[in-house]
Amino acid sequence: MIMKKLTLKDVAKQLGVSTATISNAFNRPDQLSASKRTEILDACKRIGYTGPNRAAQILRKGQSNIVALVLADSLDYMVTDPVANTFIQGVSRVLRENHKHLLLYAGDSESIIDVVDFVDGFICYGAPRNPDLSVQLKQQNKPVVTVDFNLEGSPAINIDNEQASYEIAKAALKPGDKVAILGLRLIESPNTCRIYDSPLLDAESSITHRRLDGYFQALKEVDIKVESDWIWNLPENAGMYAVQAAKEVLSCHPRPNVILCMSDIIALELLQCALSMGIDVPGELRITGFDGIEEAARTRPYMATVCQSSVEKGMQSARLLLSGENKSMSLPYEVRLGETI
Amino acid sequence: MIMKKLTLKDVAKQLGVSTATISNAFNRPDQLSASKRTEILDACKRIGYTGPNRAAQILRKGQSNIVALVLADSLDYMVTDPVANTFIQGVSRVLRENHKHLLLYAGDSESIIDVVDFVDGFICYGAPRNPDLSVQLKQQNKPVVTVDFNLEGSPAINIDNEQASYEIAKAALKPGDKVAILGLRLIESPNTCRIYDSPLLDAESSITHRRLDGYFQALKEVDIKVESDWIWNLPENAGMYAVQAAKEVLSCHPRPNVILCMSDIIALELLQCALSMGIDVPGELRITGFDGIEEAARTRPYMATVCQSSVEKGMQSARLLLSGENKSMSLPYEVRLGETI
DNA sequence: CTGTTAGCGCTTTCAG
DNA sequence: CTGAAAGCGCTAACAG
Repeated sequence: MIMKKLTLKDVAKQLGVSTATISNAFNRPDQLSASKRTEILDACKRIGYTGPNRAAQILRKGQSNIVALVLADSLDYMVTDPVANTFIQGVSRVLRENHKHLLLYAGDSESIIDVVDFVDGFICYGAPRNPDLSVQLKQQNKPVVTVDFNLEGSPAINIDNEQASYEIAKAALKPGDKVAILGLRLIESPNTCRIYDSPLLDAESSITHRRLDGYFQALKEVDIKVESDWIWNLPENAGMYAVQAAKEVLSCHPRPNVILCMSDIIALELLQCALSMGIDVPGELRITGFDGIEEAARTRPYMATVCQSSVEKGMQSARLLLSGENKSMSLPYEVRLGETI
Repeated sequence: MIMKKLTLKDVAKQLGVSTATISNAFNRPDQLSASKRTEILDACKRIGYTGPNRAAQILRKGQSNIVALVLADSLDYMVTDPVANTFIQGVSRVLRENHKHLLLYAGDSESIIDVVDFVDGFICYGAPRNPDLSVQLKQQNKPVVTVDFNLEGSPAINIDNEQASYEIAKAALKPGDKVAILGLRLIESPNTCRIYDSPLLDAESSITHRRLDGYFQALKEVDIKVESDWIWNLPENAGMYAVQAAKEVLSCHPRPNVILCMSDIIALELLQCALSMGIDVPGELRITGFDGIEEAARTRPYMATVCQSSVEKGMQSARLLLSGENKSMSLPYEVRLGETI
């Protein structure tokens, strides 16, 4: 039996009360007697009215209980990235507790106008690939929380990428090492390649440039130079690019004996590649990662890396958004020495 | 400069035309001259009107361009599961092409009434942990596509789990083997445990019971019996439970020399555990997985498993939903023998 | 504590 | 091709 969906008005008529009373029964318990309320709610359940239409509520109240999570790039890349999906996990946990829903939004979308009118706010994870989004986000007035980058006027959540990178590099390096760096989104390029003297992408605000700064600081202290033809750029944190870079760097003559990787995904592919070439790690080659994803603890030898809690980041950013406060915060990290250095 | 958001009415007044004309300029190009249209659109851009309010459009048109992806369990579990997130990747790719947005919905939510009024349809990935959702999904009239399970009246996408499991087990087994099974969601239990004679959960519709059927068929053909105290149940496809089960099964005396795992996550943790105990794989212990996640190809030895394309599944299910057709389909899989059997 | 009413911002017939 | 007007279904102020 298919029947037309009941409206609040229909129900009010059927029960012989006003529409306001029905509405109040669902939304504002304090506006009517408890007995009347349960009476109405029971009657609604009986006749099959599940409550006010959400689309109408969204328009009327200007609130949808939907939070948009703007990811740095297309969902295609982001959703399978263990760092990103652990972050999403954290966000979803807090949203759930607060009866909010999660809309995933790609950072390479054309604009946010598709959703800005109805979502309750934005969590922005990494600088969106399409820079227009940052501008639009600044111009609209729904609350925004940014993570791993900054947007004027909005609270941000970060870790100290520079200091963390400095520490892991410092732990890995010895005087006289031959060092290469496998970096991420350092220059504008759709391909895996060495950076040479390409113009740097977003050099002040991007976290990967902070990591680079940290590496350089450590390198300087042990008096090692890394030329720009020994710094690779990966366009995305994906296995495919990592394999390409790993093969390139491992086939250099002379070969580096330390490789600093800006993510665990990169480091893991490099490790896998090195082992299958019969290279001894860490004897002939030391490797460091970044992020502390789970798989990095499952390899043998297990990875030296910087562990940051993406779950915690996700939870904090969701809490921050829901609280409405404008307080940026820096989260802790932990350097894990592992067996690869 | 913060200003009140413009409405279509405001704009109509400012430009000295009727509201319908503005609306048509944005939504129905055929309803007015091309020149008038561009004139209006330009004017809108100039005065900062980005188009009709989406919340109002949703109410009025009954269409939001949002698709809800109902996952089997809480997002907490699902989003970091490589099988699930590869599926999400496929879905998102197709939605993107069609300018639809993705709302993630937990399968352990109380109900779908929070969103049913405004989403355009549901993709349901695995039987929702809360069985009420299945009922509600059946009762409402937005389009639904199910994946890895069936819902009366809605098209479904599956692979032949029983046949696939039969094949991988058949490849792994030799007469006289001592076999254990690490299963998934076979019984109702929040813990890792042996199933003994607990009542089976959802035995007709669940894919993991189909996998069990496939294993048993293969076992029967080589005349091997597996008692219910050598069948483990994991409540979720998560590393934590897998480690528990791996330790339990590997500390049995006598120890099984073949372990059939219902997912790669389980198989990988088992492998890792076995290797760290000094057990030779596949010499002393053969292992099979299921799913064909990427990490299963990166281990040494690399995993024998059933590869199914979750991306493809995701893409097909999104296409199916958007097409509105009611055609169920079965997708192919591939048995990869690997080095663990 | 209950009922009436004016919109939220838009789309879409229907006359002109 | 354009404009006037009736809602989509609901909420919240206000009067009773």
